[in-house]
Amino acid sequence: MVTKQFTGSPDDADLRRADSLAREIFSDVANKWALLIIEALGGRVLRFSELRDEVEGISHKMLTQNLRMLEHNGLIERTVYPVVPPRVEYALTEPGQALRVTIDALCDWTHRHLGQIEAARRRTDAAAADSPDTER
Amino acid sequence: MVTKQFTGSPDDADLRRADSLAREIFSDVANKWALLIIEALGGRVLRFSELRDEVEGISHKMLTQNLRMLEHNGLIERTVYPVVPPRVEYALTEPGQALRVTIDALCDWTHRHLGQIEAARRRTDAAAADSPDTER
DNA sequence: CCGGATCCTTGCCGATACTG
DNA sequence: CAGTATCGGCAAGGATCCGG
Repeated sequence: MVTKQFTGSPDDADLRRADSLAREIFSDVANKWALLIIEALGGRVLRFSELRDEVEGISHKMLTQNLRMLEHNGLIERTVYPVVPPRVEYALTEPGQALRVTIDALCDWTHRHLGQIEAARRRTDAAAADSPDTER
Repeated sequence: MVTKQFTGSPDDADLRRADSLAREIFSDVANKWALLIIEALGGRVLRFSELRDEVEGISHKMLTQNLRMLEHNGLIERTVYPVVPPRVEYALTEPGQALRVTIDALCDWTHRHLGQIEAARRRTDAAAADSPDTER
């Protein structure tokens, strides 16, 4: 679990601090765009505009915003080439790579359970169409 | 990756449909509360109020909302006991359990990299305090 | 090409009150 | 105890313009 129990041990102040930090990081990382960006980067080095094409559906603003956040957490590295027009490249750092592995697992899970989930949806949708007293 | 390239093969309509579904599921699942709820459930069977206590910080509304969503996707099972006062229990289904494993990995990652991330933050924060021309 | 800043819309989410 | 419905504030996020 991310959240630990409060045991009342001597230096639990440290524990709670680390805990809230974990929560914060978790919240940063557990968001759609961040995950998609990391997955899009993979082991590659991509420019800003390339990333925008890769992620598909992300807006200019969300991309920069998340890139800043990821850089701030040390998950990606940003390299600026002082040329004109500007060239900026993004790549995963080591922690970023490690995170990507777990995100890959998440993607695998999604694909492996597509069928089951689709079926479950049809079931609950059908149930919703029956039960309501507003039948007919 | 969740998003596949458009290759122009025969029945790519199916592929794109499955793809958009994957995206949708990914968006459902890649949200803070859903992840925390699944992690809180673990292998256990919990009542609504127990879940609310476990998740810490979640509101009544967000909890029900996400529980409905997770049930709709077949990741959790909802059992209602027709007693008074009402007793409703939630548990992970098999797909839910599988997902939990990958979420565990995410939690592990968070804890293992707490230090590196904290360090990275201090570095970029320090850099932000230097560079601005608004120095002093 | 990159990205900051601004405006404006949308919907998220919390608080509250009410049913079974 | 569990769940729905409604309202309101506020922040997320899209579109656009400008500046390096």
